[in-house]
Amino acid sequence: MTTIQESAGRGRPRSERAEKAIVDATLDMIGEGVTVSELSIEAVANRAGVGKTTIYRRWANKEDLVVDSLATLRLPMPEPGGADVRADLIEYLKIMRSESSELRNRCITNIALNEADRYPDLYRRFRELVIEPRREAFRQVLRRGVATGELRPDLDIEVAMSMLVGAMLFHTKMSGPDYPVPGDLPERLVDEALRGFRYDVTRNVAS
Amino acid sequence: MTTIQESAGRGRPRSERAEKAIVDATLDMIGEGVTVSELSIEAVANRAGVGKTTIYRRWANKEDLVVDSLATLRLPMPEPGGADVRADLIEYLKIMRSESSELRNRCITNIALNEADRYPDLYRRFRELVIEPRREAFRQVLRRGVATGELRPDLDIEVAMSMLVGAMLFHTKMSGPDYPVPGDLPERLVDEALRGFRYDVTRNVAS
DNA sequence: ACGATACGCAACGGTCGCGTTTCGAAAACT
DNA sequence: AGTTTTCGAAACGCGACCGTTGCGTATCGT
Repeated sequence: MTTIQESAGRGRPRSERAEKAIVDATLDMIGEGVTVSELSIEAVANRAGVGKTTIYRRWANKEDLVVDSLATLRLPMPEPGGADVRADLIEYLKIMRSESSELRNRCITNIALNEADRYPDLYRRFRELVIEPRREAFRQVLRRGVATGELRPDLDIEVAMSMLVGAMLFHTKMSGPDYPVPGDLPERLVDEALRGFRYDVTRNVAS
Repeated sequence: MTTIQESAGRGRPRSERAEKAIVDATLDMIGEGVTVSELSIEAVANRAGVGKTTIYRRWANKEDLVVDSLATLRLPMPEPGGADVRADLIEYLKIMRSESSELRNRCITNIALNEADRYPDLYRRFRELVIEPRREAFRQVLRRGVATGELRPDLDIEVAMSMLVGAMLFHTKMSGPDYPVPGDLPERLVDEALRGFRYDVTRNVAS
């Protein structure tokens, strides 16, 4: 937490309503695609219906405000259902897809993809707080698949993860009216990945 | 070409040196991660060692300048070597990787990933001019593989492409001092994709 | 030579956001 | 009641960039 400490419990307490409004406004704007460098305290204050003073009293600078706001996004990845690897992978990819459509969760990809170069500190904190736990959850699904014998024992976990996650991000980022994301993309991705591209007459047709 | 027409060949001709310097400065800044909305004509002029007038004389607005500058990036994808599908795919992925490291070619991914929401017109023109030809070249490699029998006849071309391209973009975007891109990533990606994740005792070990 | 156009440069008035300060009112404490 | 702190609002001086204009110079065609 990078919030500036309040001095004591003496006077009027800080408004939680105002604080929430500020964080909400920040996240909304980031979700809409506003860059961190473009994000102005003035705009956040207006959108939150709050005086600039109220923001500067709590956060020393814009970066701290953004970090604290993003930290509220740390929703845990749900434990996968566990029927089989295929179902687990599809479940996670579907979560990713839903996140790309919900304004609030677009923040994650917007920050992760756009701000790495310009705000390395912010990016590092964000990565450890939000990105890495998700990657780890995804890795765990794949490792479990190897353990159960569903996946090849020599499977390259990192490469496999980047293929599925990367493809999903690729589609959601490139999507638009001309190129919508197919509804069954998670299933198709997982099936193609599990099966492999190569034509191999010795292999049975996938069920 | 959205450049403003020069009136006639009467007076002093426009300096090609200045024009090149302007475009170069624009592309350099975009490659360095400057957003289109952040890109200021003033900064471009300073960097190019040129008066603002010289820019405004040629382009009506920032967006036109950016479009024309990006249009100079339309380097053709080389014809793939053609030894086999694996070699062709690896070749294209290596091109993508090299583009992520060369400043000038970072423009492509920076624009493609960051500006879609805010500059739909620019994005559409850029996509048709630069992105789509590359996607099509990639698709062709996969289609050829299906035709030669190397790839499954029912392979989902779009999904397959997004897996390879998406994974490559994912790695290059996420890369940094902490998470470098493995040198043999193209090979590993292609091999995992061709082979499939699933453990299948009836299949021979991949060569 | 002469007119026309482009050059780099500097300055214009205007807008926006910065971070700070001041203000009167509101809401907690002793 | 009196003190302390926060509240939203408004204004401050500052700097960046906007798009335009005028300046003296340079470089072309006629």
